[in-house]
Amino acid sequence: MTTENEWVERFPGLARLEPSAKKRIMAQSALVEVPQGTTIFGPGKSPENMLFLLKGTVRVQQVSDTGHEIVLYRIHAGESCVLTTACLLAYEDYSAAGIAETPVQAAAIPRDVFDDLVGQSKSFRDFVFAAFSKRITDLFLMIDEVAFQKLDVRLADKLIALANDDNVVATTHQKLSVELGTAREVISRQLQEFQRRGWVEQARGSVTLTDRTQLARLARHNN
Amino acid sequence: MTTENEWVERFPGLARLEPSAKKRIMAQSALVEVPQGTTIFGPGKSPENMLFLLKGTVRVQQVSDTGHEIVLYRIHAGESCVLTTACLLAYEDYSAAGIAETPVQAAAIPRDVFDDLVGQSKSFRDFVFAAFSKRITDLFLMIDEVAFQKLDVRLADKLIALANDDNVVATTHQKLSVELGTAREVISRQLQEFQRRGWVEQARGSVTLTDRTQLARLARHNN
DNA sequence: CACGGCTTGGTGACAATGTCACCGAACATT
DNA sequence: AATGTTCGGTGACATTGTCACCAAGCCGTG
Repeated sequence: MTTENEWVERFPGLARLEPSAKKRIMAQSALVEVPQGTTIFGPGKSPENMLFLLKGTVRVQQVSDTGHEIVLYRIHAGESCVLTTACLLAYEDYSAAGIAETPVQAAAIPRDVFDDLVGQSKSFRDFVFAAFSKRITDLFLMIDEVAFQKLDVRLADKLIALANDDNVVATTHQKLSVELGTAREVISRQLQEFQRRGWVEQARGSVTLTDRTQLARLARHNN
Repeated sequence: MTTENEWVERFPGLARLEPSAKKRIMAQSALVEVPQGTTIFGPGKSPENMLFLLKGTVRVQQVSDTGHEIVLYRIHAGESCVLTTACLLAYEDYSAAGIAETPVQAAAIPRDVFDDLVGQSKSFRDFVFAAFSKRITDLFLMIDEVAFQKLDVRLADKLIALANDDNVVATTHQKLSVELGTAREVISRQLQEFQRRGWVEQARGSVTLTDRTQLARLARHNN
């Protein structure tokens, strides 16, 4: 049935692929559904297949040997786990893990098919290199933020990024602290300050942005 | 003259390349010498060629929009600038720069030759992906350190990494602070503490490690 | 050599963030 | 209702970052 296999057409980075490559991908990939919360890859769990996300998001985070955690990035629909997978295959002793943050629908292609495609299709190559490049520049940016950005700015930024359409962020202080790689107490204090300024309201397990404009202004660190 | 062109044979990641790919590389690459201090790539300076380092090191660092600087990594002989180059080509507005830290000797291959090689040679592909993977896992590690590691540990680590065979680190406090993405004053204080403990001695523009063992013990954060 | 400018490093006060120990309120389960 | 767990609050303190300033060494020039 073509309806199920046409995912390549709807995949932003791959729609422009050569017909032969498309045919190859569709023939050799399998659609998989992954329940929310599943660890897709991680220490001692290197997957055989490389995933192309059709729906949902995968959170990639890391546990330091000091016991601290930090969220590195997310993989969204239209992106692929390829690079992360490849990295963790190459350097086994790594403590980064990919977790399905929502129910995930993905196309899985085997490692050797992936390699063939890279060899045969210029478009596929471009897609893969673009993904690598984006990842690396994003990591540069993240290092910059972790090292130099004030916490209030980073928190404001993250709140805006995580808020849904109703301006609600449904998460705990603990989880926010992992997003930023800081301590729960620090988040609590900062949110209190935001609340004092009338920018947010708090409830157990959720933060409501009441003045998104001010938060955005801080996040852009104008002021 | 073969002597000049045989660099591929001595290049760790490429020595096992298919003969045809080797021939291609040698035919289409040019040896270049870059004087120390040259900015090889950076904001507003994307190079046409991709470099394979034969001698010397390239330091990749970043200037934050807050004016802070941090060293991201170094590219040593036997490695290639490919990925960094690729990244900065793709996302132009980036503030990372590659600087020849020593006089550098490198082989330059044009972008399209690089792309062809990736397509045609499995070995070359493996080399490129391995480089990407290493870089990304290293960046993960760096994020972890910047976010969670104490400064004394990081400084001890860096001192050991930068010391020459005579246990001398020829650099200023200012430069050390850029290595770690911190402030000069912080480095000064920490070095004073190391000196008080008898682990280092200081002179203007240089630090001598007098007890490498203790420094290493701290760096491995046993204690 | 004397002068002045630049680089390097030192210092103290203070702000921001991280760490630790502990507490109480809200929630879930039974 | 009793209990255990999760979530968030609090104060004391340690570490790191920021700022303003100073002093000593270095390097040119006249």
